[in-house]
Amino acid sequence: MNKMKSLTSSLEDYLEAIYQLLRENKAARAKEISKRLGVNRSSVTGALHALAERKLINYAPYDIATLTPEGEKVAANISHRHLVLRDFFVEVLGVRAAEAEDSACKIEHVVSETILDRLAQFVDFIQVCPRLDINWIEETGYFCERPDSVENCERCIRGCLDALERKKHKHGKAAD
Amino acid sequence: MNKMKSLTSSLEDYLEAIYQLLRENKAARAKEISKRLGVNRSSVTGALHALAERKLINYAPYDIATLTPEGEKVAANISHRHLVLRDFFVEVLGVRAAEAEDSACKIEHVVSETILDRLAQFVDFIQVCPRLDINWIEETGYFCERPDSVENCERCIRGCLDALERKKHKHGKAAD
DNA sequence: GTAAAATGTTTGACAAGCCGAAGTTTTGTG
DNA sequence: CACAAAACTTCGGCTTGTCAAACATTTTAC
Repeated sequence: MNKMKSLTSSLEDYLEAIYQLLRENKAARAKEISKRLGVNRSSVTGALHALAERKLINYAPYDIATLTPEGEKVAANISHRHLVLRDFFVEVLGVRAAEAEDSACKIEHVVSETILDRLAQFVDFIQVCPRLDINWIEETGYFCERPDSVENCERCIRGCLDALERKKHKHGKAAD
Repeated sequence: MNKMKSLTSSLEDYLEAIYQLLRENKAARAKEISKRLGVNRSSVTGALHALAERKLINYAPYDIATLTPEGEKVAANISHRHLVLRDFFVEVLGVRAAEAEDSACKIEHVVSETILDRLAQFVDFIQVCPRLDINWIEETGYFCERPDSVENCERCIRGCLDALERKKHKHGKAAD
C-alpha cells in the first residue's frame, strides 16, 4: 500500500525543514534550509534535486521549493513522528526541551510505526489516568521520592484517589 | 573524560556483533559477523580494520578478533543501550520481541544518555510502584480498558492499594 | 601430506553525503 | 539601466559503507 519507504534519513531531514519553513510562512530558500540543518548550501541543491526526482517537492534551479501533495503527506508524517517522540521525552521522561528535540530529530528516522503509536497513546493515557500522575524529580533522580517505602506508596496512591475525587467534582460542576 | 565518541552506527553494529559472539562463546569469525549483520564478508574485513585502528579490537588478517579492554567497555555500553531500549519496548509498551529488538538496534546508535537513563529508571519504577501496574491491552488498543470512565478508574486505583497490601504481607512473612 | 572446501582478503566500482571554490543567476540600489 | 551583492548551482574531491569477483590462506578430509 505504501508508495516507497526509501527516503534516507538525510532526505527526510531536508523535507522536514522545508515543511517547517512553509509552516512558518517563510519561503523554503536554500540558505534557510542550510542554516537549519547546519549544512553547506551546495548540499541543499543536491537534496532538492533528489526530492524533486521523487516528486516530493516542486523545484527548478534558482527557484524556491514547494511541497507536492505527496510530499506534504510524507513531511507531515515525519513531523508527526518528531512531535510524538518529543512529547514523550518531555511529558513523561521530563527531559529538557533542547535535548528532547535533539533526540527526536534522530530517532524519528528509525522508530517503528507500532512503537510510535504506543508512545503516543502512552502520553495520552498518562494524562487521563490518575494513577499515572508521575513526575521526574530532578533532585532525587527518580520518578518517586522514596519508591521503596511502602508507607510512601500508600500515601501516594491515596493521593491518586483524592485527585480522582477532585476530577469527579470538576466534571460534575463544569462539564468541559 | 570520554575518549572519542566518534564511532559510526555501522562500526557500533560490528563491535556489538563481536561482543555478542564472544559472549556466546563463539569465535568472532568474519562469516558469523557477516551473517548476523546481513552484510558481505568483504565488508567485515574493512570494519575489522577500522575497529583495530581505533584500538577497540585485536585483529590481524586471517585471525579471529578479540576485544581490547577499551573495546570491551565501549561494546558493553552499546549492548546496555540496546537492552534498556528493548526492555522498555517490551515491558512498558508491550511491543512484541522481534520488533522491539529491531527498533532497539537502530535507536541504540542515536539515543541520548539522559533519555536512556530515564528509560531505564522508568522500567525500574514501573516494576516497583504499585500505581504503575499497567499493561498494553491488545484488543482495545489502549493501556486501560475504559480510561474515561471515572468509576473504572476508582476500581483500578483501589486495586493498586490491594496490590500494595499483598506486597506488605509478602514482605512481612518472607523478607526476601 | 596434499587437494578440495571453507574462510578471509584485496581490488575496483558504485552510491550517498558532505564540503569548498569557482561560476551563474537574481535581486537590489543608485 | 548598470553593476555590485546576495543567493544558488556546478564541479571536483573526500569519506563512509556497500558489493561482487578474483585472489590468498586455512582447514578438512582422505
